[in-house]
Amino acid sequence: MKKAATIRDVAAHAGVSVSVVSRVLNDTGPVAPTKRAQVLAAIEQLGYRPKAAARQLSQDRPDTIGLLLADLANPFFARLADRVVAEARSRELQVVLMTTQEDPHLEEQALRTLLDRSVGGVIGTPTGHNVEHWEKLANLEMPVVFVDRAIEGLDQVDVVSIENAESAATATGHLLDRGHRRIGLVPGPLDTTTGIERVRGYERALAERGVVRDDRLVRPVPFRGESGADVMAQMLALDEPPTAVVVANTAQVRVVLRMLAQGRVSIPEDLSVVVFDDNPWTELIRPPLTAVRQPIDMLALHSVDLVHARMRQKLPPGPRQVRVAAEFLERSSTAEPRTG
Amino acid sequence: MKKAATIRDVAAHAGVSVSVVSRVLNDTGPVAPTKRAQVLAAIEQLGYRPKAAARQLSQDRPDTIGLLLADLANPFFARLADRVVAEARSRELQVVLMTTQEDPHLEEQALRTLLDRSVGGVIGTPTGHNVEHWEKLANLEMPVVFVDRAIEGLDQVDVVSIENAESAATATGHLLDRGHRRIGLVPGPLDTTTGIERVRGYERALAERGVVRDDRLVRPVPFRGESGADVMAQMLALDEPPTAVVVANTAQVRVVLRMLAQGRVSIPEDLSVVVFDDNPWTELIRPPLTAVRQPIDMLALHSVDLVHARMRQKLPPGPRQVRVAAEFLERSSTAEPRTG
DNA sequence: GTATCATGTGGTAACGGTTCCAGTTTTGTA
DNA sequence: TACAAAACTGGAACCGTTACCACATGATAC
Repeated sequence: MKKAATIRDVAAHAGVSVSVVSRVLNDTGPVAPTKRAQVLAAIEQLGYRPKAAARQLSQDRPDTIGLLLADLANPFFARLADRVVAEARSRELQVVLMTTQEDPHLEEQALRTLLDRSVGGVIGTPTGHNVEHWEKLANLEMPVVFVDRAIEGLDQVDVVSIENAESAATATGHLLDRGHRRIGLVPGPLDTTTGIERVRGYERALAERGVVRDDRLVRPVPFRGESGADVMAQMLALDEPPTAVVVANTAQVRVVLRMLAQGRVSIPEDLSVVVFDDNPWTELIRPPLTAVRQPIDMLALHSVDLVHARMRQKLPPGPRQVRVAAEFLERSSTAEPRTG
Repeated sequence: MKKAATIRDVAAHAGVSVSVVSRVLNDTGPVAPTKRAQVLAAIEQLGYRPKAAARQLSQDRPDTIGLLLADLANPFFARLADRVVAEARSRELQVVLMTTQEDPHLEEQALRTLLDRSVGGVIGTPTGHNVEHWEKLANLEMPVVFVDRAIEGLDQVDVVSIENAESAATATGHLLDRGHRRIGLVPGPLDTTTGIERVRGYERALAERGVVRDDRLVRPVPFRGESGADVMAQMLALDEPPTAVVVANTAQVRVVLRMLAQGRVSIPEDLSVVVFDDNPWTELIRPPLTAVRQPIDMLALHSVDLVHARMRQKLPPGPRQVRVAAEFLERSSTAEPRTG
């Protein structure tokens, strides 16, 4: 790579000192109109672009945030990434992307790297482990925002998520109102708030209608892997199988659906299905799925907003919790249970 | 953010000079075993991590690559991003992510930023415009790798893509062999190599079997937007509509499928369909789609390999073209044309 | 016993910016 | 017209690291 022009080259070319150039660059301090013009001309002529690394080194706050997502192959996170990148751009922030693949070890490694790069903040979907590492980051006063999920007990970081309990309650209620009494639930792991809250909402809906909860119908599964298919199969093999299921683990939706398709389970005749996370493919599936749509753009907006504000120290110290409402979309995968 | 330990702190703490610390850090030059141990201990104790910005400033080659993708909401690019990040990690490279949304203006802006950040290289899916900007990057001797698509005429950059012509020929041949004679083609824009090559393959298959090409059945559409639906509708409205279609614009597959679903076109009875790009959702759709599967992991592997090698100057100057074979997957969306 | 050599070691100039500070102008006001 | 205040300017220290160089050593070869 050829060596690019430095600020000193510009200064020399414009016949001023580096201080002046720096000042026109950052609009920090006074500069005479004529000199400003000269500098601008020199910059243009030399094609000068200030070097991010150098700038960062001399006490400027970093303009980069880390985005640590579970798994980009999952459309939910992919679209989240898309929106985060867009929001970041509009605030002139760069995004360094990393993925955990739901692996605590990879997550730890990523956290370490993020620290090295001295990013200005991190937006992430924690695996649920590595509590102490996240804590360390936060204690270093690096802005951390959890999005979509959080870690129970780690309450010094900001969290942006949907109203999980309410959404689960709505989904469950919808099925109950249609006459279902045995409703399966496949939530995320119970060491993440997502899992806990969705179970809570499910239970509330049941309780409100006086339906007794059957433990065998609530089967939390890790975000990663194929276990969604297994627990689904197990539920269907029960003496009294569920007539409906809420798949409340965003990451496992696909796996569960595949299992149902392979198992020749007719939807909604044999089983009513509600899934968390709507995406463009949902409507291409037969039948179109009743879904809880997470407003991904809102999640992205608030996450970026939060880190950005923290980086600029524009926010009072206490942790913030932003919850956005999710939309319940009734399509054709839910119906009344088969009688008899 | 509290100030972190610097290399000088470590040096002081270990009772050596900074040079020694730097040497054990990078394994560049001799260090006595005892001192090395002391330094390591000091590092451990102080929780010291070298600062990436400072390191980069003093002539170390950057350890960051830019990934400039079209659109993360598209599963193809999302999975590509996923693999690229993974491959990069295994080479200790960081990835700065940007998206163009297929907008040349955003692309230009992104290229500019990438230059500032002085990333060590760029992997990208060009929109087809901004030729001169890409050229500038390449001329600055910054490693640039186009993946999936390239720009016709810009042949100083490396390209990693699938065997587009062959794949299109296979897909078309498959339909021809089943008796189809009027086969629609929806390729990408003709200022990208992807579009051109896929048309070429389509034409070759036709020619080999002595079928005359009908211009009205080849309808290139931009990657972005909804035009895929329009051209599909137009084709179906012809006096002699096609009995089969090859959707060879990866980005428009979803749009076209949605249009067909809404238009109550039965697949494969009314229309046989082959799509470019297979993804996990394809098999959940009724009927499962016959598809050309792009080996995304291979695309990622070679792209990262190439930039990495270029960054380390491990490659002779000339541009490299890597083409990987795509897999043709016959499923249930193709059949013989309806007779009469 | 001296010349040669590999091995350790520390000092210090870069790298490319920002920022503080002390000067020098210009402007404003009495 | 004098003098304080404001506007402008450039010098130089600094950010945290690497790389080069000069200088000790102690060992080996003649």
